Amino acid sequence: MPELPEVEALTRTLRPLVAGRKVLGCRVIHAIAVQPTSRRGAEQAAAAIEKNARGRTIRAVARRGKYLLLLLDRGCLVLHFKLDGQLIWFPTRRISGHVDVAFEMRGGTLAFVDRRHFGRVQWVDAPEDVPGIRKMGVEPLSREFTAARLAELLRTSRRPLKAFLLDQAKIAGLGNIYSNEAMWRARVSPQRPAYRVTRQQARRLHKGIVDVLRRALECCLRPAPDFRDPNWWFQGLETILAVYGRAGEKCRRCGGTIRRIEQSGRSTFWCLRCQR
DNA sequence: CCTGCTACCTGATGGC
DNA sequence: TGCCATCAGGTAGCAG
Repeated sequence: MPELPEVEALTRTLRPLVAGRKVLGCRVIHAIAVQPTSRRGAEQAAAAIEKNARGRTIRAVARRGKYLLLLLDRGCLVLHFKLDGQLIWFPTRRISGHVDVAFEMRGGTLAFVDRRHFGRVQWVDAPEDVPGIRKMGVEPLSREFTAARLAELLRTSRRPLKAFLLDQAKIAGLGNIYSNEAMWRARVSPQRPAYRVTRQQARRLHKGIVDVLRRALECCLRPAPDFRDPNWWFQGLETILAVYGRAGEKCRRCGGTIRRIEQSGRSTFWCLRCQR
């Protein structure tokens, strides 16, 4: 379940490993992992990825929301991990286990792996060609994301706050876990319509979002991702979570009971007593 | 434009 | 123990 902090940690860790390297070969092993996913479309897209990635040099490794971008000297590889996607680095061209897409380079092979086939790889001329990226909202760890900006965005939406926070076109990179945590930190109810979030709550929410993402990013970088270990995944993030997955437990702040409710088909965890 | 619903996948989990 | 049903999650695409 990589959200912004996890993808940012992957990006930073991958950068020194592949930036400046040439993609000697690209193999799409499971076409289901490429976008678009219709049967014919996927095969065409798979061929396009292989053709367009081969021989290109990786100029930069970047992140936009939950997307990881490999900016090539011509075009761009766009990776989305969805729930369980991961990256594995093999020190040779020999790969093993389940691999969906392999990028061969001097010194090793970068593999995109997702047994559940939710994650996607695609090649585009420019990142903005991906609709999800073109519509992407403000980056919450950037300077443009201020309390005033958040308040302004909140005013424009009548949806429940939870749905607002999950909307990537409003704020980039929040998922089910950190949106829950941000609302708990801000003491705001997930059911409150976005436009009814008060000025003061918006200030607290802004701080809650920034703080929880920064804290999670610290955790994600220590220890840093290990692409060489196929079983590696982020550890210890549960310890920074106050509400997510804690239904029935006591609220750390007020002692109330954490509840799990369903909002637009997703789990929301919150404390009815102190989140208003 | 805005909003909400569902399909997409398959490993993990829970019930009997 | 084994089997089956259900769940989890982010996004695209579609309907209203």
